[in-house]
Amino acid sequence: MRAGVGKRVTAADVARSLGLSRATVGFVLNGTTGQRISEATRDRVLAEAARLGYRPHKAAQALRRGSSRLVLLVIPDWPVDFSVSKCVEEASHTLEEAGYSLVTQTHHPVGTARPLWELLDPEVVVGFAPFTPEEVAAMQGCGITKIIPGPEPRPSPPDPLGLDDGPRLQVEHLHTRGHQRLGFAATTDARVSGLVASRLGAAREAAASLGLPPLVVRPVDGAPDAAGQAVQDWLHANVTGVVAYNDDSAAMVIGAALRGGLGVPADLAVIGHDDNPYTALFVPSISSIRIDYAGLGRHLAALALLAATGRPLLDGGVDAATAVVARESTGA
Amino acid sequence: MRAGVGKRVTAADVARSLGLSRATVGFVLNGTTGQRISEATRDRVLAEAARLGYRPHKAAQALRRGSSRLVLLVIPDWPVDFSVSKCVEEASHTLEEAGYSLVTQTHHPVGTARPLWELLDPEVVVGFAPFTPEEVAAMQGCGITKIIPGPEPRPSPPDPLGLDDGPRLQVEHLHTRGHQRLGFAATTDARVSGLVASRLGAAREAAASLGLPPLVVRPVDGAPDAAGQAVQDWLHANVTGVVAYNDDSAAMVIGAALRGGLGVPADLAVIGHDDNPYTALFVPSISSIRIDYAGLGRHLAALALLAATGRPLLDGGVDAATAVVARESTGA
DNA sequence: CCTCGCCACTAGCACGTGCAAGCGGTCGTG
DNA sequence: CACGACCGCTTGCACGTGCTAGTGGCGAGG
Repeated sequence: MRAGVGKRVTAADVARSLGLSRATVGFVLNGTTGQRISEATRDRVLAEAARLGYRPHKAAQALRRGSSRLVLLVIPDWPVDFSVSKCVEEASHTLEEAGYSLVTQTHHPVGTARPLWELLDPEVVVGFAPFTPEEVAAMQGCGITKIIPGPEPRPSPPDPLGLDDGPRLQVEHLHTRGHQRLGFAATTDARVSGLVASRLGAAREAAASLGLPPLVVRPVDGAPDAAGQAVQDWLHANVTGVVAYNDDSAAMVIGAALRGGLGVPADLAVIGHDDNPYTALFVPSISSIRIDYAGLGRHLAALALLAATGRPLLDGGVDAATAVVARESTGA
Repeated sequence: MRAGVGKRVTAADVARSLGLSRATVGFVLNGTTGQRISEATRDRVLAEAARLGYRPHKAAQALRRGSSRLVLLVIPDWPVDFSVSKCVEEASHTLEEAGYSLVTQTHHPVGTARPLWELLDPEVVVGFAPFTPEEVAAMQGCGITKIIPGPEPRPSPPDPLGLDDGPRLQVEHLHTRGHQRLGFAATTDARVSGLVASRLGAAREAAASLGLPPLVVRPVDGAPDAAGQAVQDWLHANVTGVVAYNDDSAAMVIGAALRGGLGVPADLAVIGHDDNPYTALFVPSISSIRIDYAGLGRHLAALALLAATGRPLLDGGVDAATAVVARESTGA
């Protein structure tokens, strides 16, 4: 027996329907500690609330308690949403268990739309990539103090998201397949320059620790036939295996190699990163790095909750399931 | 001179600081009609509000006026976010000019996270794809009545988003290139079955109106080597051109053809849909359909505003810029 | 001089919720 | 039987805003 359409069921409705006070209903529904409510009353309240289809009015809750219990996740304008969505789903679920909710916003640096943090006033803003000083200032101007990653140049725990494992696995995979001289296919896309640098750094470290010669780094986009030039350079440097920044870069390398009459992986082995779904569709299919996005989501949620409540949450960690997906482009 | 961090500046603060009543401040800041406020007072209020850094408390506004001025855009779990983001940006901008804000949610049918419409109570929920009856019921249970597309089987204006143009252009493109017997590459993904049916229907209409024989429809995923089988079937049916549901389907067809020793486009021409960025990376590169996502965004925003306010908004339309992007897979 | 209307503004309610404080009844204890 | 402890519940305030009804002052008209 739901109330008429358009009329919201309030806690007062539940109370009135039971002949109780609104406070009692509130105590039951919030499980307020320090209040004594008999089991019988509790059950009656819960049953009646369910029967009437009561839903707390979030705006009123936010107003009263002064906090929206909202976490805003700002996703950069990367073309990797296929994986991010899994991450978001998991983070959302984790936050929900703690009474928080996740709202995502894909952020356009050039965008004109007003950022969501101005109107949702979330308790925490989490970004996949660090925010610019201007953005941080804008958030602080809205009263938002909990920002992840923090404004410091380098996050306190280096690589808190455990994303440095991928490049290491790329290098080790090619090394295991017998490749000694490796190239790195970079993108010139300014939006992800930080991420490129991070992955390149990790790849360099991995190569060094395996005793391999320095990586031959080449951009594969930006200029016309940049990928073709990169492939030429790698051939001259006797490079036989290429670590690509991501799957798009890998695809560009493979495309240039094929168009140049080379065999992949026979003449040049290539491994991408992110395990974008289309990697399996290519000819040859593209080896890549699968990331534990679910774990990453849980990790982000834990970070956000820590910031919001001050209480740490047990966090399963993220980097356990980062793994190589071997396909044809490296000889699978 | 901003108030101390953590303390919100309210309209009452502005009023107190000027020795005015809170109502006066409210009238000025809302531009309430039917109230007489002297120019001098108005200026003083605006200046003081700016000086103190006043930001209206959205939760309080939503509580008081009973409407969140929020539009929730539910994006299905499609891997097309590259284009959706442009659409969202544009819709967001259009809505903003009308005082509304856009929040997006990528929706997972199997997801366990509670949908955002339960906690943001948006005025309008807009979906790229029609909602299931269960979803519609869930929304109505939360008091949300304005849902786009509506629950009726077929939206009142057929194809309100103007998305039927793409398949027509695909068919016409192949026809122009001399192909008579066409195939249609479908996906078995249940999440997009409605969209597949819609695109297939449009393609069939286009083929019929050109006097072409019926489309040979085959799924290209779901079963192992479904794409390979589809290619075989098309060959036997003398099909030389394939209209793919989207770029992924196109890639699967091309992959299967290449692995079967066929030439693309020499033996089989293929055109995708959505102009996914990776279509340019394939070998051969994949012809596709570019959609005017910016226009689509404006159109969606206009629909949402119409539902929210009842007043129609002038709408530039969407289908003008849907266009073929000719690449190698159809002989460019 | 009184009244009426207008101007510019104020008092105050309502939205739905969370929670501190209080209050009547019952039970155990001296 | 008196008294305090405690249980179970209610009264009532506060959050910040939008807006209706009203209010005092003042000039104009009769």
